[in-house]
Amino acid sequence: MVLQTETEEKIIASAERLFYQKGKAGTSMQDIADDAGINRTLLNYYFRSKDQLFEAVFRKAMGTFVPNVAAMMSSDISFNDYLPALVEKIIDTMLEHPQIPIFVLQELSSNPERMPQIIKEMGIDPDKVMEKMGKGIASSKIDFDPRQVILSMISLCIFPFAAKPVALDILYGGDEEAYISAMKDRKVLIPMIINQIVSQNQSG
Amino acid sequence: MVLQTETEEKIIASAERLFYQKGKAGTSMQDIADDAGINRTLLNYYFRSKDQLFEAVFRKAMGTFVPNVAAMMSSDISFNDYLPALVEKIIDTMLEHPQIPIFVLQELSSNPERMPQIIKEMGIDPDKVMEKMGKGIASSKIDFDPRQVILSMISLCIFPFAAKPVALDILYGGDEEAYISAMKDRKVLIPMIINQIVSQNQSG
DNA sequence: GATATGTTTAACGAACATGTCAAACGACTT
DNA sequence: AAGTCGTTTGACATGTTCGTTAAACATATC
Repeated sequence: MVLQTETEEKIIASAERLFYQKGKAGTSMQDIADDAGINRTLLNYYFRSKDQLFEAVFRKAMGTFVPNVAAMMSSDISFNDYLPALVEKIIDTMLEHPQIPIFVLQELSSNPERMPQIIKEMGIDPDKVMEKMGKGIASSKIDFDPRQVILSMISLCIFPFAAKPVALDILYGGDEEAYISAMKDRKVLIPMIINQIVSQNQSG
Repeated sequence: MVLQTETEEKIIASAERLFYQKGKAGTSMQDIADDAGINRTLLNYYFRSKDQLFEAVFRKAMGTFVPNVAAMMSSDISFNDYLPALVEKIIDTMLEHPQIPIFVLQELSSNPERMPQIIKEMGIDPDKVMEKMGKGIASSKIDFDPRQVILSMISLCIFPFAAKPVALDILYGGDEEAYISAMKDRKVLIPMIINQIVSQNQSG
């Protein structure tokens, strides 16, 4: 896995592009081969089957998210202090791979039974996540269920990318630059919003 | 379109379920026919082609969203006052059709070029949306780009449903009831958050 | 009871998709 | 020059999918 042949890289690159855009069933092995400019049989040579090729792409996509969450988990910094850095990291990831959210969510929506194993493999311990969140947020003397705060933060970070075509057209008149710029603005906007929630009962 | 034969209804119902879950390419006409308990040829008899059947389902899915937005637009109530009702409406819609967001976003992500025409057909005038939003929010003496507020509200309402499998497993340990209950809680939570943003500069 | 209309069915044909295999190729070793 | 190894290719077998067509069926009308 560490050392990849040039052909293998081309395959992965093309498979990503096409799977991201058209989905697993919507993409044929021939499509990928054509996009990569190689013979279709090579896909089977390097990845055995379409399922395994898809799996490789899916895992790589998941892998772009996990480091962010993992970093948050392993950090000893309180949630509040860590928040801005986390948001920035997530949004930067999204700016680089805007198509990943839908791709991953679509796959998980089709096969929700995969979740438990994925959680396990990714080394995420739900209990620890909750513990961490509970501690970080409890220190802010807040009523809100920490899960709602987490969910809201993630929603604010990711959804605008998942809904890019809609947002771009309706809110930004198709001006891609304006859209991107707005997404970057959210790096500071979202922590403000979340802080506002968390500190609500303090100032009130 | 007003009057539908029983068979036609069965087809649409099955097509919705399967398209929502497995996507267009991932669902075969045979799958739909089997699910509906009818002969496959009937799908062609009533909808001519897979494309047209999918189109019918997609439009119906889009149609569940638009009334919410349209209502907001046509209403003369200010954005702030209308907010709670709108959020409740959106979340109720999501609770009823939790799979629609991914379905629609996946399709629009695959074919973003559809957006302009969809906007047109749905009778949404981006300029008027902005005007309305600008007015409603401007009255709150706020610095934020109204588009950021809109986008944030929608994100908070919809994303938790798009990410249901993930949220359900990681945050709610697979307890569906707890998840649903949390979603309902957001009906009051989200307006609080948005109000907090909008009124931030007033109280500050 | 024959006929017409709309619905349902089985069978067919063409196109496409996936995986395998044996042969060709290229580079490097002996 | 022969041989070996990994890579690449074309051809094949199998299965699936989609749309059409012609026939069967039902039901209502004359």
